Amino acid sequence: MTQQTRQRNRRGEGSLLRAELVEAAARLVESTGSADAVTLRAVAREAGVAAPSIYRHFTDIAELLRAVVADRFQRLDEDLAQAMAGTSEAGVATLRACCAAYCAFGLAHPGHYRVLFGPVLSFDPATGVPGQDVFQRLVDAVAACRDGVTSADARQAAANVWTALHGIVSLRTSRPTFPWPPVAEQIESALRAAAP
Amino acid sequence: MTQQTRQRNRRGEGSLLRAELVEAAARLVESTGSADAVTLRAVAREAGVAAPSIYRHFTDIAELLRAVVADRFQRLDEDLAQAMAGTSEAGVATLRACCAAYCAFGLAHPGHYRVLFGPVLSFDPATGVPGQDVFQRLVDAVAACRDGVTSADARQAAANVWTALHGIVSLRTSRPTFPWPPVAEQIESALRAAAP
DNA sequence: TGTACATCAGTGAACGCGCGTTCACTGATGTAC
DNA sequence: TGTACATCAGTGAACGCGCGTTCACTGATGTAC
Repeated sequence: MTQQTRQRNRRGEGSLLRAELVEAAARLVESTGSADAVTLRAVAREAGVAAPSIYRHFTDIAELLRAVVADRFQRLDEDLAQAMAGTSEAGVATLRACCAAYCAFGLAHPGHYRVLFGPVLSFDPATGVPGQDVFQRLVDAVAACRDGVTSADARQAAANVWTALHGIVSLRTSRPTFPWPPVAEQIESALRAAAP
Repeated sequence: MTQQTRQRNRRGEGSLLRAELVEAAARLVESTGSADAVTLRAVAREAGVAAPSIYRHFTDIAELLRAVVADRFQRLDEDLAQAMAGTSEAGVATLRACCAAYCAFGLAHPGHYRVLFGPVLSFDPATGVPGQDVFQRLVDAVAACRDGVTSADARQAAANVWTALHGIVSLRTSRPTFPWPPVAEQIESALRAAAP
């Protein structure tokens, strides 16, 4: 599909195809916005490879999708970390930057976002719930706003902020023709929701 | 599947099967939480009917799904209308009741909610965007809170409330094991988001 | 009142398609001797 | 240094399955005469 003159990887470099498969699956997830629509054969076509080749690297399509999800969660986490590090003083500005980066990621990659925060794919409990690092960033950002806030309070407030941000991203991407207020304005609204 | 001794409808009552098909499809939507997973043959099985029978009433599965969506939007609208009518004085209590009914619907029927407010199924533009009645209820409830509020302001505030409510419902149903605050508390948070 | 017939509601068999999965294989390449 | 061989990366053909869709059909029932 993409290229039919694919060069076989050299001996010992077989795992290169693994990364290509993850990227091919990620492209399909982004374009369809659904994990169900990503079939094993579609990934093989997208990667320019025969379908059985996938079994060399993943036991089934679910494992491949888990790899996609883990990768994109990590990218989101990196985006948040970078945005927060970019603010001069720790405080409301940090929280605001974190929220803006969260929305920017979701609005730029609606297909990935939908799969990351839609119904949880079956995952390995040993590695924890996917996305908990991202939530922890929010907790940290909330805690940075007020000294002496208890951990429980910060988690509670972060849950409310997360809820509000998720509403912004998912409803906007589901109803793109609706006359939404500017994103920045809705983020302020989300921050208001957090401060009790 | 459900019953194999199905009685054929009498002459002139063929449209009864239409309603049965809509309900069968609605059950599948609720249990799978996805429109893609609802296949024509699965609906036929669920309704206890041969697959080609569906063509007597719908040109394809998309038309059947549109009927399901329209029906559930109407039920949600009725729930909201009833909740709002149940409040004594029009005001914040009406808005609060509207929000509570919205969340109650979404949390009680997560599969339907996901399909109603996920990516828009192709629809007939002549009948308008599905769900606009529901949004209008929110606008009315917001307007009832303050006399003299302009229509544009009410729509803007209602958009923010809708966003917040959607965040509550969709994130809770996607992450049911997360330690969420009580729903009532998150609804107050959503109302705070609206009041500028 | 009886009867022939049109209509209606729904069916069973069949089709071609894309899917996941298996199997034995191919052929390049690194390695042991 | 040469060469036989094991390993590795990936393939092509084939399978059974569920799917959407079509077709000619069945048989009950209302209706015209």
